[in-house]
Amino acid sequence: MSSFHPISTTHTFVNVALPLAIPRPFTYSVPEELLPMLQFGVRVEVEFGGQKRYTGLIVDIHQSKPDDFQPKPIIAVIDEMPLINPEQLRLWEWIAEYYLCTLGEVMNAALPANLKLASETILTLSSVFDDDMTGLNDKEYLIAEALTIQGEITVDDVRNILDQKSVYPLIRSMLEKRIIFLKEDLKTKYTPKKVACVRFAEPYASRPELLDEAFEAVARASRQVEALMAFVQLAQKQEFVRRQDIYNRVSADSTVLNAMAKKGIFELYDREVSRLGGYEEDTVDAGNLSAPQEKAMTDIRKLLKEKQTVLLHGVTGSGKTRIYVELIREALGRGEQVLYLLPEIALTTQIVMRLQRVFGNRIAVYHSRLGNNERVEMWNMVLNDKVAVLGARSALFLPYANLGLVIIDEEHDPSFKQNDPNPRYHGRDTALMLARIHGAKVLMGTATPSIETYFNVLQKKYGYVTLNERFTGVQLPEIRIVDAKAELGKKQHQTHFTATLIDALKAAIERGEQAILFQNRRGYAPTYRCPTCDWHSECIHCDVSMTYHKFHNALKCHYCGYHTPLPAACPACGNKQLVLQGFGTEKIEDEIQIYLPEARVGRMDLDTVKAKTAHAQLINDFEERRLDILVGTQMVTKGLDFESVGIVGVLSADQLIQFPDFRAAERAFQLMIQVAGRAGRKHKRGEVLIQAYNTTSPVLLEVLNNDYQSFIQRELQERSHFRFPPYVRLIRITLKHKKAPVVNEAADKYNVFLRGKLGDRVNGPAVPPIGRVRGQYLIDFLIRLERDGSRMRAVKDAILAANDYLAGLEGMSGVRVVVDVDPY
DNA sequence: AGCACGCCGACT
DNA sequence: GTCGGCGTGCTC
Repeated sequence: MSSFHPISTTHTFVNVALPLAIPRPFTYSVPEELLPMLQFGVRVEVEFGGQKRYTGLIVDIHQSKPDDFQPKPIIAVIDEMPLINPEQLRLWEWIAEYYLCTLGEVMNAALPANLKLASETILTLSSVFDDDMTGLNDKEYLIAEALTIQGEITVDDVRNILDQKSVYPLIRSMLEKRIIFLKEDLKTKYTPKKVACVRFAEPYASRPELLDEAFEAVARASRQVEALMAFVQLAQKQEFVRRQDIYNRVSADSTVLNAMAKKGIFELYDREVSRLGGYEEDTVDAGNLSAPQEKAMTDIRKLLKEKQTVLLHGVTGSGKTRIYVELIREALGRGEQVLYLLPEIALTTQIVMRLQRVFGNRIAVYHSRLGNNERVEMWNMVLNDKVAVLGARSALFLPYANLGLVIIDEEHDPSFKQNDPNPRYHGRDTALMLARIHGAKVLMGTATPSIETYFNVLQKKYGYVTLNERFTGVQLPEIRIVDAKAELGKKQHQTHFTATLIDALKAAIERGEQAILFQNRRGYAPTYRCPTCDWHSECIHCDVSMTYHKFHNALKCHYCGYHTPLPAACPACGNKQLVLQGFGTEKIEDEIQIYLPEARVGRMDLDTVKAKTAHAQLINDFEERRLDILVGTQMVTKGLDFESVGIVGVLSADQLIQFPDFRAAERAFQLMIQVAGRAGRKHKRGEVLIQAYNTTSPVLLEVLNNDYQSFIQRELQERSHFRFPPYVRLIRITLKHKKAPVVNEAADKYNVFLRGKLGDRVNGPAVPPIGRVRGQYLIDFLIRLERDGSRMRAVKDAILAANDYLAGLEGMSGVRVVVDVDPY
């Protein structure tokens, strides 16, 4: 008796892409009964490596039987319709090739979790189906029943319960019917948006005839009378009254309403509203284009006829969004799909609502907070419909059928680059390739174009359109450089605020304006050191000093998350007088309270927005004026439109400019211009104060004059001189190992091999500024190559060969090699 | 990426 | 004597 049942495989084979870091698709054979269901782009269930099962995608169907191995049969075909189209596969392949990673890694990033089930995926029951099991078929019932008893089961459990080999098609259908969920879905939470509102307190609320009494009660306070009148008027035409509405109408502020609340007339409360507009704001979008916008539109239309890509260089507040709206409208009118790409963090803000108010359900938002089912819903929507998608990087992977326009907003933003897991792709550059594949047009927008993009403008590769005026006609903010050395010089340890900044903040708050303070470092103080022996607290896993976090009263490593309590005395010499050095957002938040004890201060950095929805909450609080001052890291520079920010303070420009990286000046310029753009948007010219010790840095001067041209010319010269992008392309290769001697030896061998192939294109080996992270010792190489890409293939092949060579050396296979193309 | 196989140290 | 560390190689 044979140990296996015969399987009736055909002469047809399929290449299946699996979401794993294997170099290429694997070939499977096709059983007779599955033959009719085969087509490009559908998912199949396959066995991989003995016990594991994965869903893979059919990327090729052919008749050539492999001769060096026996293909396994595919177990099931999951989809009736293709999940991806050939354009997507082309994009994936381009990413894998350009960024030197595997197709599986791209696929892994590209497919929503619900579309790549694996054996160990955990399923849970939807609460809706807790008790009502009618309407389920036999198999669904069995699974639902098991889930009621056990709470959660894996895909493998399902296989056992049903005692059948193939379960993915069934699971897919149950996910679609929302009978079950993947476990991760439950993590997604949602906090509703809150609006600060006011209503009548009892008895006035239920007895309108007492209104006269209310007026009498406030008769001697004219502001209160005005506020009451405004309230009555507003209450007639809208369901609820925002405090801000009253502040806007009459010269009342929170003190007035608070006083009235104390008198028992009003009650202050926070109302939850839908994020998709529960109330109508001024419909700015509906208005006509301003003359400069009209001109820009004409230019853009004309240039897009000649070129694939146009850069819209517009100062903050010039109404770039208004132009995007117009272009999206036109594209949708032509029946084309639109992708509007934004950095992730900017997506949680006003822009989403603004576009949704214009386009309703014709625009869909795709971002990291979406639940798994919502992702699949969007996937299908894009697959079948003509919609505009507003999304972050990952929205590049949706199955566009008919993409006509790609908008890349905040084009310069470094967070478009994915740095850690493969694929290490750049969202902007990948978007350009996506557009090219689809023959779509691209509009990039920013107030501070990246050097690369502007260089392409100079090379006439991109069209170029500018918008130099603010839409509202309000002037750009007045920028002042504050000499911190002159003001703080000696007393550095007491404060990080110059008197100039404090005075300006005080004045602004007295005028009823808000303020933003920018300090690009989180935590309380970045170093904790002993003044006697110079010991300072270092992370045990990384070569960095640990940052003091007052909130947790602990020292934390920002690279690996390791934390320890604060030592009471110096571990080296016993000194008990340890000092904190430097300052982060936490300290600024603390210190500002000393100068402005009345001010309501909020802080926005990685520590305060970790709780997923906290970011939106903070923005909301600031918007609704429950906060006077917002202290934050670069998060506060991204895509926020606040109406009454009178002043923006940059606490330490030096830190930005002196960063050890060839892009430091570019980053510093962008950050300062961006944060300055938050000041004074609606009615009044804002003010920006930049504190710096070194006030003579050319970048500061260029920021002061908002002089992009000088900045770019000077920067291009430097880049050209030192052979940095945009004049060359860079590939960074990092070797990692937890033993320093091993990585040293590996680097030595790698260096010899690579130089043998590439000669002086190779820079390094060099220990990076932070030589050890998460217990891994690091060594960097930097490869320079021609911008035109002519040598790209040869260089990449050499790198791949070097990786293989290293992996083959005895004792070196444990050395990880990370290749980052266009590292940012 | 996982995972099994295999060869070396520290323990019931 | 075994348990388990991780270095090595393979998965259609």
